[in-house]
Amino acid sequence: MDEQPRLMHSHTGVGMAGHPGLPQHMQEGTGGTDGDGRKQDIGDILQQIMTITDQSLDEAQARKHALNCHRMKPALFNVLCEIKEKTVLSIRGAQEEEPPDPQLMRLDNMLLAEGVSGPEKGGGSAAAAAAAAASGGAGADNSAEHSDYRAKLSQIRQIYHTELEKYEQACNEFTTHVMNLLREQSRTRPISPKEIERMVNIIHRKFSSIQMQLKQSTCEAVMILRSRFLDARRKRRNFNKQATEILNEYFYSHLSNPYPSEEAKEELAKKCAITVAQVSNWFGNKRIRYKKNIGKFQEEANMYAARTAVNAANASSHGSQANSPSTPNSITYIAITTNLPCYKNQTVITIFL
DNA sequence: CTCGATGATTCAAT
DNA sequence: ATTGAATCATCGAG
Repeated sequence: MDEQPRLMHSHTGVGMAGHPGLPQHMQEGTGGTDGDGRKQDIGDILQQIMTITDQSLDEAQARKHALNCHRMKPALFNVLCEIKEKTVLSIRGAQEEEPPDPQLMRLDNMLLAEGVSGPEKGGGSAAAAAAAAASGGAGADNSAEHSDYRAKLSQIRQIYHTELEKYEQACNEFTTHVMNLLREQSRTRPISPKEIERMVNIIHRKFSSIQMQLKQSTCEAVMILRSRFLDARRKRRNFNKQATEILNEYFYSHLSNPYPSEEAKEELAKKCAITVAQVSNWFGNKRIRYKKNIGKFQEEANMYAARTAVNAANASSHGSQANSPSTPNSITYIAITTNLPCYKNQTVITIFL
């Protein structure tokens, strides 16, 4: 029963002579000086409000207008607002101030890290391509790939931003629309500023959940783009014929121990214009595939064995006879194959002999 | 489009 | 760290 000053929003017309607009039960103690006439007024107004629905439309409209213009109207309206605010406030309250969504934070961080949501750097793909071109030279292929990646990324970025802007705009439009509507309605029903604020919050929350979806799908797109460009399997290129021949030559001439040393790998890498890692891959693949199906590689083995034999023969007796590499004589075969302890399986040797 | 060849990756064993 | 084995993803011929 503690009676605080009730009408915080001290609208004009209410401040005079206590609170003449208040209903009786809220009025006690505040001095009833010349209150009887006012009470009569209030009673009349309330009566009119209660009966307004019984009247015809035109009559009600006219009465409504009259009530709207009544000098007591602002005061009554404020009281209603206050009551409503109090009751509404007690209903909700706990649901405010949700913590920042960790999922949303993750998405934001990733978009920032990928350069999708952050400040545009270097003017996008054009600059990237220019930089790549400028660096030029040896890494031309690599930088071409890179600029392609950058171009696609900036495409995603652009879509993301336009969509985001669209949502933002739609959100603002909708918010102002609703606020106008509420302001309009506030002339005929009590709507507190807090209520408007709450409504705006609801709208923003809805729109931010849409934005979250946008962020999610943008992240997915970036992930796909990344995996496409980072997974080297996707940009596999066969080695050129010469490189393959060099590698095969080494492999078949070291068939007893086809494990090139680090130095040998470097040498081969240099000759083939590939990396040492690629040489290692190649030998790894070759060993396992050869072992798996020696029969299949027999022809190849013969060819390279013959070739190295011919080369060796040529080296020893410098071209005294014009021997064709494609048809070496059988003596050379035997010489080579007996030099090859080979793998576990000795099929190659038996065939040759 | 199919299918074998091939370079790269992954993972367990050493 | 290196290797073997399985697997993936693409190439390229038919």
